[in-house]
This record gives sequence, structure tokens and C-alpha cells, in this order.
Amino acid sequence: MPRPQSSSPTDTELQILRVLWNHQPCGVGEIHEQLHNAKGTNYSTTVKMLSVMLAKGLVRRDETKRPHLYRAIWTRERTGKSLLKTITKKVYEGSVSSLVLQALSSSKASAEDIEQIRKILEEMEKRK
Amino acid sequence: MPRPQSSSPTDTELQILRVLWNHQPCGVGEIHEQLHNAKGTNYSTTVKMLSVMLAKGLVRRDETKRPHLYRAIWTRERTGKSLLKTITKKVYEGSVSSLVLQALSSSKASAEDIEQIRKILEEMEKRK
DNA sequence: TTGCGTTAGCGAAAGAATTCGCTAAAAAGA
DNA sequence: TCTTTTTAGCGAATTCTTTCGCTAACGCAA
Repeated sequence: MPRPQSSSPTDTELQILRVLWNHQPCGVGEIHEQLHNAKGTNYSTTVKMLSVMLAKGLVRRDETKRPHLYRAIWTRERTGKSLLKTITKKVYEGSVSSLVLQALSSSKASAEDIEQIRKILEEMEKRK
Repeated sequence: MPRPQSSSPTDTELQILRVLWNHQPCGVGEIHEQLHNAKGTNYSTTVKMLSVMLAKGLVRRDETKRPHLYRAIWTRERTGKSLLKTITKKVYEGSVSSLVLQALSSSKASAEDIEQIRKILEEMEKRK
């Protein structure tokens, strides 16, 4: 029977989106360079990935320029949010705090990080 | 050229792991019931998925009993941790605090959640 | 023991994601 | 202009995931 589409970007797609988020818009050349560094893949592969992502609506491109310039459709934040939501549901049974606790406990957050998080917590409490 | 294996469980695999994490060990029947509810898939499909997961080392099974009893190899925590690590790297450029901020800001954490998180933060600071 | 529903196992089909070779169009350089 | 390099596009091969049909083995009850 039919399979539902996975909605979230694949690993390789994320790799490409990351390049875009860090430096948008950009041409295939630049994207390829980083992909090649990371995995040693071919130029054609990069082009193909982009065309697939274009078809999927993950990226947009400006064809009036040469080389064509690509941009991510969704922001880093929105994508991350969606991935986190998925994990929250599929691993932590919907408990965001479990996820956050896990993320915190397994990391060496800096003093500034902690401070920043604390601020957010305060704001959240105030808003209630 | 060769493709590295994805290391993290697929969506369907996670769905199965979740059943196990919630109620271990258990036979195919129970797993199938939930999978079928969620996606309407066949019994054979469930069995096959499990055999693949067994081969991949995601689950373990006790064949001395009938029906065979399955268990997850990795805990919920360890799996979640690994997924979070991936997202931290692939989306937030390694910044755990960005991830946590994002997770918090897009959720309605309860008062208890907030309290719990605050405790963790304190502990983290003390440990320094 | 026989018969029936449950449980296991296979192999193969269908779907996706990723890879590349080969060709051509465009731009840059000599 | 002619040559070389960069950029685009396609179709096909590969690999991985998910699905199922078909068959067999098992355990329980009549």
C-alpha cells in the first residue's frame, strides 16, 4: 500500500540546507565544494540532489543569474523546530521537558548558554 | 561510491522501538497491533521489519519462548541522545543551547517542566 | 491425531534516496 | 573566434527501506 512521504529532509538534504543557511543565496559550485569535502561525492550528484530538492519544494532558485542561485525555502529555525517536534513525539512520547533535560544533561553547555536558557524560562513563567 | 550506513533508526524503526520502550519485552503480535493501528500495515511487514532490525542490531530476541520476545538493544535515552546530537550538529551547528532554546520557545512546557529544567541548570552550574 | 488460528521466514516487488556517466549549454580565457 | 572550464540536465544503476504474498512450523483445542 502507499507510503506516506517523510516530510522531513533526509540527511544529505540537511547537509545541503546547512550550506545554504550559512551562506545564502549560493550557486552549485559552493555547495558542491562543501559536499565534496564532507563525502567526496561527484559534482553531478550535487546538481541532482538540488534538482530533487527543488522538485520537493525544499529549495528555490533564481535562474535569471548565472550560475543559478539557490535558497532554502524554510529557515533553519523552522526546520529544526519540526525535527524536534518529531523526536519529541517519536522518542519522548510528547514530553518536551524530557527532551530538553536529555539535551542538557548530555552536553557541556557554557555559562552563557545556561544564562540564556534561564532567561527564556523566566519569560515563559511570566507569560502565564 | 559506497554509502555510509545511516546509524540512526528510520521512522518506522522508531515506531517499533517506541512500542518496545513502553512495554518490554514483547512478541510480534503486540507490536503488530500498534503498527497496524498507526499505518494499517500487514502482519508480514511487521515480522520483516523486526528481522531487519535484528540483523541491524537494533533489537534482540529471546527464541526460547514462544512467541519470540523482542527487546530494544538501546534505551530510549541513548537513542534520543544520539538523535539530538545529530540535529545539534546538522541544524544548529553544534550549539546545544540553540537547540534547547528552540525546543522551549516552541512549546507549552508546564510549570513542573520548567521547575525541573531549572533544577538541572543549577546542578550544572554547581558542578563547575 | 487432526484441524485451525497464530507465529515465523523468505524472496521478490515497489518506493525512495543517492550516486554517477555522458552530453550539452554557457561563460571565461587565450 | 577557438579552446577550456564551469554549470546544467538526464537517464540509469545502486543501495536502502518498506511492503506483501506464499509457505511452513508451532501450539492449542476438539
